[in-house]
Amino acid sequence: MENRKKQIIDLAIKLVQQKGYVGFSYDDISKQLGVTKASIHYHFEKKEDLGVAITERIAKSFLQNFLLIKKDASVSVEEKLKKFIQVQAERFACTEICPISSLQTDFNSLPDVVQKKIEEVSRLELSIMKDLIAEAQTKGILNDTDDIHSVAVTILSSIKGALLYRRVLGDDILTGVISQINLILRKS
Amino acid sequence: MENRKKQIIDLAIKLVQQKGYVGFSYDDISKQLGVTKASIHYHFEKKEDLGVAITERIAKSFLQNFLLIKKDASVSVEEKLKKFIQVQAERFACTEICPISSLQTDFNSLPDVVQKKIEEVSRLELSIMKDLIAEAQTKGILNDTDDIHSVAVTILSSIKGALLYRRVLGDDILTGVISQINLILRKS
DNA sequence: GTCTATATCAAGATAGAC
DNA sequence: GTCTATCTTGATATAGAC
Repeated sequence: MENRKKQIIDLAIKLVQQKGYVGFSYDDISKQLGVTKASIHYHFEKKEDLGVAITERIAKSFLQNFLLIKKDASVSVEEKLKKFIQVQAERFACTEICPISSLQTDFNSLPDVVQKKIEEVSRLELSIMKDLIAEAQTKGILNDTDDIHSVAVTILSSIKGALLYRRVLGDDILTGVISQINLILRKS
Repeated sequence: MENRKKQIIDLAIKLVQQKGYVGFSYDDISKQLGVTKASIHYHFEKKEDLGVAITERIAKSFLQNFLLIKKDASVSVEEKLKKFIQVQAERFACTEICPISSLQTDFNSLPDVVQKKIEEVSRLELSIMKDLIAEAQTKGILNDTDDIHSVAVTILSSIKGALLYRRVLGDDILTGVISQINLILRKS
């Protein structure tokens, strides 16, 4: 069944967030799903294939998330931006980091195809953040001195970095970053 | 010779930056140093021991770096802060990330002793950043609405996150973050 | 589609010679 | 302090039965 395939991918993403691409194994997956390693290999012959599936799912759910917020006409553009940032920051459990960050860290150990996928997803993430900021920018939410690229990369980078620190030092880090981001967006 | 020991630690840190703690092996080290694996095991019986040595060296060089800047009476506190941030961001090659970030990502796979060390180093890093900002704060470099903790964690997180993106997308990311940090610090 | 069994390989680690 | 040799374990991967 194709449901098992989905189940494997979902679990694999969790494992990437917890242990990294290099750190997780087919054994981890098979044990948690109560099947054998060979069974996982049936669905994804090589780890590389699973790696590609992982990145594709990440991109897909990221994009869905964005479109959902983007199309919602009931909230202002400022609210959309803040909501998107909130969701990005809070969709993970306290000891989980962003799967994209995890794969960026393991970048040099990834198979070529997965490297290319990660590059794509990273670009996608950045362009989506820029799109939201550009829309809010027309409403004068930013300083004239701020430029869209700098603000976008800083918001993304600081959230991702904060998730790394949070894993080790606890929740204070992320809340500090969120409140600072809100300051950046508030003054105009 | 104790020089070999130092050589191993230095190389191990580079490898952590490039491939992560889980991803690098005694084989990598031995090959690059032109000795056997057994020889590396003589200096660091277990990988765990090397892990501890790595984190201790990271903390030491970080602290030295800080004290060097801190004690320098020839520059203003604002300049000290900016210089420290600059150094943090630019001490690595373009495809290398911060070794602390790398170890934070692999946190769940680290031996207990190394986990504790990483926690220490992370705290140290944060407290040093706060110290510098607090000193600059007295000079009115920050808004009243900014608080030291938020600014400190945002600066650190955004630099670390930017290094992850830079590895994949190139230098634009880091320069964008640096210029945005300077904006945060400039308005008062 | 899932299983058992097994091949292959790399990694961490140890024993003992030089 | 470095070597050769070897052990153990865990991981990716494949073959073939059910």
